[in-house]
Amino acid sequence: MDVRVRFAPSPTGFLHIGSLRTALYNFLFARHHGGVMILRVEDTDRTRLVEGAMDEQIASLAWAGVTFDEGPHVGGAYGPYVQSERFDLYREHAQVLLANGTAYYAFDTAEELDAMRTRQQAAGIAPRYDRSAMRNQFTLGEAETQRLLDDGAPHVVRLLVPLTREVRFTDMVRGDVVVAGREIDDQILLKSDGFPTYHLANVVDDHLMRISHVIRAEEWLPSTPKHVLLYEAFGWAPPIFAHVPLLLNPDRSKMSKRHGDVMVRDFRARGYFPDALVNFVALCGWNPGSTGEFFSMEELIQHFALERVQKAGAIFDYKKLDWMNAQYLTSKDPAQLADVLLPLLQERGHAYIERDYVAAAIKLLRERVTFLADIAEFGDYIFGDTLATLASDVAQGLRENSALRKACEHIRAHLDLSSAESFKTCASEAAAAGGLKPGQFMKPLRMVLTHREVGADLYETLTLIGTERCLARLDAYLA
RNA sequence: GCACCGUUCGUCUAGAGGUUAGGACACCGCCCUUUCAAGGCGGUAACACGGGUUCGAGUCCCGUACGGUGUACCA
Repeated sequence: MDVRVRFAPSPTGFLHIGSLRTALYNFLFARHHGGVMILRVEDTDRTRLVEGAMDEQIASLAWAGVTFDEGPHVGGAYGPYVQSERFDLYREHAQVLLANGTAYYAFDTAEELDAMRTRQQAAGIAPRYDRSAMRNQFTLGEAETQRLLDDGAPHVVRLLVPLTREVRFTDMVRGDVVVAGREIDDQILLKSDGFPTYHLANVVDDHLMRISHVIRAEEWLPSTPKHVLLYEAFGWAPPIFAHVPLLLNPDRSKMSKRHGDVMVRDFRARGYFPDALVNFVALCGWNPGSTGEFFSMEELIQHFALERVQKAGAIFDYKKLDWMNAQYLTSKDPAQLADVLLPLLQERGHAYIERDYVAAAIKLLRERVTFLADIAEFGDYIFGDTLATLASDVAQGLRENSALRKACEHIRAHLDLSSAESFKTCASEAAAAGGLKPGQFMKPLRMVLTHREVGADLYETLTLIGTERCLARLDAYLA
């Protein structure tokens, strides 16, 4: 079978991290099987459109490495790939169902439907369209229906759900699913504005675009029986379904803001590497069956299988994501990281930002931070000579520490960075000159030279900064 | 309420009838060490519950509980 999958977002906002994962699974599945990845824009709700949303989503996807073979931005043989441009198609297909008796006209107003639902809830029954009591083709009769249609009365087209049978389908993640027909609502297919609902457009397009596998989030599972019915009504073979589990908040509800960032652009802005994010998110709900934790996109493609997708939702663990990002940070090429960090250092007005120098600094500091950009702040004493401002009591303590001053005077005169050994020796001698043990001297010395309590190995740090700048800082302290 | 789906350490998960229930994050301890990390080593910690089936059940079946999703002229 030719594998053709699609990611079908609505352009109503930024790309959600959960959507990224759904898109990613589609992408991995397509690539694994040498299939085709399609982007289809589901913009049938005219009231929720957001300007620029689709471009943002495509950009976020591209940033993460998820690309498409067909779509509005790349073309393809099954277009157009924007549903609002396929308007006539849905009308025609609705007509087919109307003609073969699997759909019908209904004329109820929003108020009437509200009243119906209120009544049903009061009576303790499930809110569903009451075909025999509302204003539709069946209750009104053929002549009246035709008259209303001719008059241009507002109407919708509904799916005629068979009440007495079961609808069943096999889901690649969940197995066999069976739902009784009487539990399924007579879904609106065509809205009164002439636009299709998701259900109609989705089924028509999936068929016309020859989609082989529908891989989407679990929230769609309850409406899948309607879709199966629709395929039957058209006389089409349904695609294979795979409903992937949701990404969850710590309280196990569907992942949302309130608990943290959820938009891909947020993660990007915070400094996560796209490959780290993809690696992490791929492993939220899927695993390759081995104990490895790190997978490049190529490796994910190689190992991905729907059969190994989890059934239960996964709580999004920001801490583990941070860990993963830090792991990627320590494994990437310092020179390339330098290219990324450089503009940031420039923005901060730093003076010592020669590429090799920055790369060396990254190598020195990256094991101590989560994000590349952290290094700009964490290592400011390397990139510039303006040291962080110390709290006044700390500064005073340093200044008035006579033992430290003596030790610093000594090391000012004898600083030797020619080797780790020589530095150790001169530091020990300096400590002794101030009446300090070496261990008591190193930390204050670091404070004097970097204005920070923590950092990389002091000898390596000072070597990078260079003797000259170190001496200048000692002078500044001693002045 | 009803329908559907789900339930292994706090979290992500391995496990396809016989395992000392494994790994990763987090947490704790030790080592390393001039700090903080990183790294190494070790530790705490789980099969929701109840019935079956079976010589044997985390694994199969049923029920219960709990949770999630859906229940729109939104997707």
